Amino acid sequence: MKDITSQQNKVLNCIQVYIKKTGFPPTRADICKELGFKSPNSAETHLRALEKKGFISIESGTSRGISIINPEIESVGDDYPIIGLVAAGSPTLASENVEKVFNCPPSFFGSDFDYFLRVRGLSMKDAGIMEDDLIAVKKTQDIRNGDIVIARIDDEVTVKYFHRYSPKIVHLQPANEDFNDI
Amino acid sequence: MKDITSQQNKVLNCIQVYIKKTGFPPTRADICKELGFKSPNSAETHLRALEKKGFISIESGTSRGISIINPEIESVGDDYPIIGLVAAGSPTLASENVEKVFNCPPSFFGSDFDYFLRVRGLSMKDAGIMEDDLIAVKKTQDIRNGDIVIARIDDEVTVKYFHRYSPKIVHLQPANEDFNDI
DNA sequence: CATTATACTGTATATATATTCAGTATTTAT
DNA sequence: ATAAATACTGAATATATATACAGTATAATG
Repeated sequence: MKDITSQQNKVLNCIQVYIKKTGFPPTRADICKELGFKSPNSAETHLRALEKKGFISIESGTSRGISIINPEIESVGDDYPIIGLVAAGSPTLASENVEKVFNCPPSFFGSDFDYFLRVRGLSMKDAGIMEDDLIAVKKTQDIRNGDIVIARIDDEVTVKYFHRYSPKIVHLQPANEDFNDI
Repeated sequence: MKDITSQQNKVLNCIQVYIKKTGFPPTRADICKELGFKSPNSAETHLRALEKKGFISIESGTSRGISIINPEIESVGDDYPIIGLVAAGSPTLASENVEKVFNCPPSFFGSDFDYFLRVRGLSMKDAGIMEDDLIAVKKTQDIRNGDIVIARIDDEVTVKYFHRYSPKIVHLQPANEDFNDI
């Protein structure tokens, strides 16, 4: 993918915003109106440049025949499954538990993660995790004191602060004053 | 939502498939070609019926001005523009300020929102909002005390807690002990 | 230094497209 | 029984739109 100039990037953004707002691509005149150009040929030449560089495709002889070639969906984002908190057993990536899959840039949450988990209950209320929130979960063996973990106790899956006091004694603390420690 | 007839459903599907394939909605003639109609008015009347029943909206006088109203989108999310904090003036959806557009399910943040804003500075550090974070912003007139708001003071745009003590006195409090209230 | 790419204004035009009007026929409500 | 909605064909037309042509100017490139 070749370099994009500042102006061409504005045009590309303009097209995407226009599609989001209206549901269909803009005309040359629409782009001019949005970006303050006074000649439709200004938009035309930018569109040609964007097509040449592979950012859009233009259907010749077709009104509003602009389509975005590499939407963020393919280029930046990955697919992450959303998993409901199951009553029994640990949450797995098995398809049965997947609510749906959605696309999100990996960088969006700072660090990488494996899947999303939907929260039931309010035990982590004071940490800003509410009912029906989605939390980004990373599978790891590397647990540190103070981390927030997904814990399975018998058949119940919960979200708790993690504190290990000795190799065999683990303290799970909910972030809600109404709940007791375990 | 009223009932849809078999033929109207075919037209609706045709539109969705066409958009998925090409990136833009079909013309009346395109629909005729797809479904074997011989008069553009066949498509026209179906479109009017679909509009009347609330399945689509039609932009008058606009080529390909069809948009699906309640998209049963298998496509995962909507596109949201990311807007950089501009030095002067309020952040707007004007294309000049859009960094890029990315795709995210509307339900992901619990409530709906309009766009993302990139954070500069650390004034909201203690609320978990850090430099370069993206925050989901909703444009509204309905502001309550304790809400986090985007405030424009002279030419500076900042993120603060909002507290209104009297109709003319507003208290803007940063969530970082190192900063002073305004 | 010539060439190419970028970034525009301004005008013109062929055609792509929405949209109206005139019909025909069948089915569904009131 | 009469109106209204559905489901089309076929033709006509105003205009929305892409696109070519003629310029101007600046920056980058080789």
